[in-house]
Amino acid sequence: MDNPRKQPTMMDVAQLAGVSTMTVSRALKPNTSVGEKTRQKIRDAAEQLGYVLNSNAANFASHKTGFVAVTIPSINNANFAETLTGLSDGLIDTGLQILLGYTNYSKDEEERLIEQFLQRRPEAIVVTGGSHTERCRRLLENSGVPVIEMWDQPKEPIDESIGFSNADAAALMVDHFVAQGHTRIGFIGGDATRDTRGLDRRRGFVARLNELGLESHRLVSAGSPPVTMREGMDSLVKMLDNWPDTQAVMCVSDLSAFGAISHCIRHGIKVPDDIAIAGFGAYDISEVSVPTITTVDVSAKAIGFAVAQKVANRLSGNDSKPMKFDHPIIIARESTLGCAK
Amino acid sequence: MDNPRKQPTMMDVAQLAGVSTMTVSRALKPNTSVGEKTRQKIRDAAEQLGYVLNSNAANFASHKTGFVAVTIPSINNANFAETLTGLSDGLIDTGLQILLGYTNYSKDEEERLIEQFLQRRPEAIVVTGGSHTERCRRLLENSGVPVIEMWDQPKEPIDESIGFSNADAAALMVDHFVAQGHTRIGFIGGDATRDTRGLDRRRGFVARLNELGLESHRLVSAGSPPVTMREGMDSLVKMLDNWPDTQAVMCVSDLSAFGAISHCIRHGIKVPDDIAIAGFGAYDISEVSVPTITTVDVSAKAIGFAVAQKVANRLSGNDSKPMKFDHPIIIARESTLGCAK
DNA sequence: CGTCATTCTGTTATCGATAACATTCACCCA
DNA sequence: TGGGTGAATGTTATCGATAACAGAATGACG
Repeated sequence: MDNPRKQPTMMDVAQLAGVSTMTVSRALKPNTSVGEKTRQKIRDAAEQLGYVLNSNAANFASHKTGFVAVTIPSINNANFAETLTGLSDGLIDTGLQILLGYTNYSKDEEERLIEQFLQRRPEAIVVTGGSHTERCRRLLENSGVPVIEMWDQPKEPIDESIGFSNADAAALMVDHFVAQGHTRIGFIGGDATRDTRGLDRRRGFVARLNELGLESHRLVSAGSPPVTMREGMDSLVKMLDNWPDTQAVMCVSDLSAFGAISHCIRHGIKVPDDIAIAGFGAYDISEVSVPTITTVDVSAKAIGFAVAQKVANRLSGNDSKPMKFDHPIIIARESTLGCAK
Repeated sequence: MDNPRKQPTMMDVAQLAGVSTMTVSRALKPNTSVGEKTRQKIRDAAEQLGYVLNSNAANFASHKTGFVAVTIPSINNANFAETLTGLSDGLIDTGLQILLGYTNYSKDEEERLIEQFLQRRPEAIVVTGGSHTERCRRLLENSGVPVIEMWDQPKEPIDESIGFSNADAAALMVDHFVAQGHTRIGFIGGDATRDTRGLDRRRGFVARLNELGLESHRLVSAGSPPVTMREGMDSLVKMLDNWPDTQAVMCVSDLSAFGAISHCIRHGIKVPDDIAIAGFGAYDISEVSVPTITTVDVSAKAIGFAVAQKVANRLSGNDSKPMKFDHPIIIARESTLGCAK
């Protein structure tokens, strides 16, 4: 009789339950004034018909989509994955749904994604980093919804930012090396123009060395982001080829640090006795490998969680309490401390 | 005059350009018959007003959402992240948008996510694994859209599946160990009821040992998924405590294998001379660490890409060509081959 | 028993686009 | 020159829910 493939609508439920669609609409939401008997009757009718709310229609009618658009450089990066997990966990009982896109470290791709996402009318937008194409920035500014830039501290945020200074974090590591007595210190990675966070780290590294009156030319490129373990390996070879007397090396991430250390182990170079090596990001690997790896903990998951709270607060109107999360800290481990067995 | 915060609609564009909304609608899509002059006029008007298409309204009117719902156990797992990358890449010029949810290895959470996603009226649904709650299975069956179960080969797929047999893959590794002359072989992980793929691997492992007439009791639990490097470490300790004469160990993933190997290195146990250790999943780490780690390559990214193609084909109607991708293969490396320096 | 406050339910208009069909227009060829 | 053809554009109805307001039912209380 009826088209069997057609899904039931609220009207069908209303008819079966003998009420109006408006009552059905209310009955299926919490915190609405519907008689308990009526509500149960409607629930039963919905169950019987296999009714599933059509969010699209609901969004359209109410002008609320429940979407939060999120862009990250890469899914396949433990740091961003952790942030995303924190974000996701923080949003879980807000009913908000993440629209995820990854930019592959490209600003053009970011622009494309944002443009696409805006059509879905998200209620908030979260982007990674504070550097965007001009057009992308304009789109975000005109979006009319909260925009959060995370993993960075842009000088002129579009709206709000939740992150840390990558440059300052790198400077911390320089200080750590210097405290260990090193003066000839190199940096691996962070050269690609696409990886703005890597660039910031490198910039902070160089700046701090200069401040301390140390030479800052030991910089090795590691290819385009994301920098892999293997590239870390290759980069260390270049570092030692060019500057064999290098005492310490900071890598743009723990992954490249692990690659660099693996090269050393394989070729009988002792870490940290012959050369100290540190990473960035506090990946799992850095606390398990032999030697364990000195790194910078940036609280990736906490960033995501803070962003989620911020978004929730902004949308609910009570955006009073300022978001707080820990600043990056050095986790000193065997790879720079000279107690490796 | 007009509410300044209100975004322009197609009607506004139509009025400015002096055409009907229908013409605007067509002009903003490719492959539609609109005069070139008109199209340009409309483009200009849209640009001038800062018009952004309202996908919600469009979806609602056309009954097409462009959503593909995807659930994975964890974002923070390189294998699934790769699959997601492949999936995402494969969908990039289909205009389809992924709705991502992670189940945290819980079937109940999966059910909750699916229920939520169905309200968005996705055009296809992709889930990880072939094991679901009864209700979840029913929801998927009644969804009326293509359902793809990936990373597994369920005996009775809901609709279609794209994956491999985790049990068979584990059996391959047993054969590899046996070929190396080992007979006392253990397995770490895969015991948690939530990790169905881990369970399958363990099951396949035990089955193959039994087939070969070897003992199959060396099984160590590694806690709930995801199994971390540290848990791999702890599990190896238990393994050697219980069965000190174990010659070879298969771990449920490369991460736990790396943890186990790290424990060995730290305590002077030679890998593979004293004990051979293998992982699963062909993570980056397995080809960089010292020793490099024997593993099973399951083509995680290719799975995602194949799923994307399958989805695209199903939706476009020409679902002729069967999807193919490589079966899991053993990548034999130093950790089991006895050539580690 | 009547009045008022409160809770519950219904009515009507509407969100912004697209589908389906109708129409106009330009151009070609017999 | 008339009819045919196909491209370009317009008209009308509609998707499925919710907002806003209106009305009915219920119960408390003097």
